[in-house]
Amino acid sequence: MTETATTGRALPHPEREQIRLESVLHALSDPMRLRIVRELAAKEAELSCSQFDLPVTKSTTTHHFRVLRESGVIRQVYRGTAKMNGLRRDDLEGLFPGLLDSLLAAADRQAGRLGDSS
Amino acid sequence: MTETATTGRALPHPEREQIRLESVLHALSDPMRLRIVRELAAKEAELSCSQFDLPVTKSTTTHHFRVLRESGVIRQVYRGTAKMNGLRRDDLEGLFPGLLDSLLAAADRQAGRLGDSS
DNA sequence: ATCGTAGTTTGACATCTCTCGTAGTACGAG
DNA sequence: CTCGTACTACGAGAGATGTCAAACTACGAT
Repeated sequence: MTETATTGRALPHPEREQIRLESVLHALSDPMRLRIVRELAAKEAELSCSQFDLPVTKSTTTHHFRVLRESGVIRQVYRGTAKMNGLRRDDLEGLFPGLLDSLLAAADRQAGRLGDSS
Repeated sequence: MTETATTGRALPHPEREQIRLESVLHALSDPMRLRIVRELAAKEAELSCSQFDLPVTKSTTTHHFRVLRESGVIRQVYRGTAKMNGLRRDDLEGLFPGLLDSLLAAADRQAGRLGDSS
């Protein structure tokens, strides 16, 4: 087939109402995860885990993506052998209007201030 | 005297430029600390540590206030035997415009949604 | 000088977190 | 069916975190 279908069993995600602010903040308080989220927001598209070039091993990468998923920040779905990741913009906006944008803006600002790469 | 002067040696605070978003988010990702910050924001004034009625011991309280101070979220100053705490609104606003308000609004919203006390 | 209040310090403990390496599973391509 | 790729699972280790209790310090009031 030319169309890549969604395969594999579904991954556990918290419902919108179950997302807790503390968990979201905790998820974003790790530099690696904040970086992932910023990249995801910048590309404005679903990305597979392997498209991120993180300075950690694959198992650590898996760990970080799971934390992001379980906290409700991203949604993950298998597509073939790849696992696609997307920001849960709508859910977060519904729960905490303006928060995600403020956070991303803050991260951008800090990256600029510190001459951070990306 | 009737005026209560600032006493004791100064406590170490990060400069505005040294405040890191990750540290702020980490500081706020703890329920007890988020609660402290919300109370501080609500009262819109400096409060002594003892005015908070937290369900933890005094040493734990000390610990949480220190995390908040060292991350740059609050400013602490001794006044007599009391230690006054104030949100670093200006510094945070200068670094990350709109972020603190978004966070506080998000916390309020969640508290309302969950029928949280306070 | 004494006392009480406010907060700190230290040490301990259970738990969590980030990281890794190795071995394993799931899927598409051939 | 076999192979390679993408990701997971399972330990394991070093370090951070939240919590407490007990002993301590600093200050104001009397």
